[in-house]
Amino acid sequence: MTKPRSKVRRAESLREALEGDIATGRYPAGTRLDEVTLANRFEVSRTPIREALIELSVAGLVEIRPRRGAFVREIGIPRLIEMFEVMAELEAMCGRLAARRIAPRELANLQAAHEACNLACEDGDPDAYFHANQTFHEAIYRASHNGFLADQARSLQNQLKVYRRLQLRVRNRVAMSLGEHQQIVDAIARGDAEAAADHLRQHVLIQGERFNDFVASVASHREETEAEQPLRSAAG
Amino acid sequence: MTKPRSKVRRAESLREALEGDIATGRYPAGTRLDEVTLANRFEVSRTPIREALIELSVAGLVEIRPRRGAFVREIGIPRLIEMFEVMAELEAMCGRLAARRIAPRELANLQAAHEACNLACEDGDPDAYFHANQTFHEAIYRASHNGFLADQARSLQNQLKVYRRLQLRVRNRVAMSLGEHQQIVDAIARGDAEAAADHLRQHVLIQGERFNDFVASVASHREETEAEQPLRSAAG
DNA sequence: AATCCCATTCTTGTATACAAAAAAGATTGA
DNA sequence: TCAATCTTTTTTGTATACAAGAATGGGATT
Repeated sequence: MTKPRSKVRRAESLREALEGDIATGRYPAGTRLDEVTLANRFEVSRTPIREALIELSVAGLVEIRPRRGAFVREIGIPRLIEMFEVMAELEAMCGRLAARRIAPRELANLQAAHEACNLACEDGDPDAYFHANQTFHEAIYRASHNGFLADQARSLQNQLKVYRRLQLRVRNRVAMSLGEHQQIVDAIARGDAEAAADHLRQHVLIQGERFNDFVASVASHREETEAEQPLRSAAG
Repeated sequence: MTKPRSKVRRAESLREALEGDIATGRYPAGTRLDEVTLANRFEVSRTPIREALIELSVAGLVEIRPRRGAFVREIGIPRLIEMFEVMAELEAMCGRLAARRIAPRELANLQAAHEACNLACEDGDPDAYFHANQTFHEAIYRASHNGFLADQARSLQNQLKVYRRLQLRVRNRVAMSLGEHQQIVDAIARGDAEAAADHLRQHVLIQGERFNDFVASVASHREETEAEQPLRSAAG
């Protein structure tokens, strides 16, 4: 058995597995998620698969078209920009609250996470940086001392994961990101709420813009061959 | 036939129905939502009921405890405060964007919605005001021209619906609310993004505080008889 | 009388069966 | 050869059946 750990609620682990498969690009945007195929793959019946797909659809990762099936959500560029806009504001809010409320131990965690980012950057490993970066932001979410806000931020970050990851491939982005992190840490450390909010907002908005550049370059290169299918090839 | 309209996807209409029942207090916080009971009530099998409950759990209205069942989420005061904190920021963001982006027709809609609130206030009908108020805020969501943000705001408003409604019972709250609306409309009309954001933020935060007052008075009155069960009696 | 343990019952979680809608394919006509 | 319609097949949505965990109640023991 591959997964003997989970006694109950198979749909939960299925959801996580599918979430991962979508994030890693195993199922690119637009892919049809066939219930029986998935059921065979995970060796369960259609029932828990359906439940997992429903969860993913409410979470926004999947779109269920009635009587048509479930598809990995194709997020068009306009909506993606909207999502980055919201993400920037949520992160800014986390930063503002964190600057006011962070505990010494949490600040130590944040600085440690920042250090980890530094190391990953020096190693030149974008994947390692991606994970360290997630930990860094998670530390800020926690330090906001607003559990609901943290949940919202995590959920949205999860939806944007694929695109944030792509964006790290952009030239010089990792080094830039690191510098922004430094400013964020400093602002939070000295309790400057508005500076923390501003730096975080910019940090995320820049990601959105850089991503936009990236997509634009891919799109213009692609226009010669394909019709305009938002992001299909970008995510694959 | 009670509901012949919906051809497909019974789970969707079930979710909406349950959402309504939770919002109106038919199922107060903490209530156990028994699958077979619901199945009998809606004259369907357990399958679509389960799917609806799963949707509600992801949306945050219901908590599913594995092998124990689904319960109407008991939102404790601390989390409720957190939620109002986030709601305030989302609405502020809607206002900021709306002030920059609103179209003449949308502004007319907003002013019309404000007028409707005025009328409901003069009639002294809190329920009518509640609905007019929702339309007012919806107009701002739309005017933000950020569909994703609007979705998030609606979703959170839906979760807070019960408590916002309660809060309108507080003395003088409706008249106060109306005055705040006027300031919001003015700020948006003259394109003052920061003023719109600030007024909306305050508008929501005050709701949270007033609600807090309300709960506090109920709670202190209750402490004499019951143990501290967050909000059970407040929602019933 | 109170407590602990076992059996029964109830409820959830999963599998399977069935119905209806949509997609695919074939056949017929122009 | 192409198009349109009818038929077949596939796939979703729902109902039902079954298994296992949790709750409940009764009986035995102290």
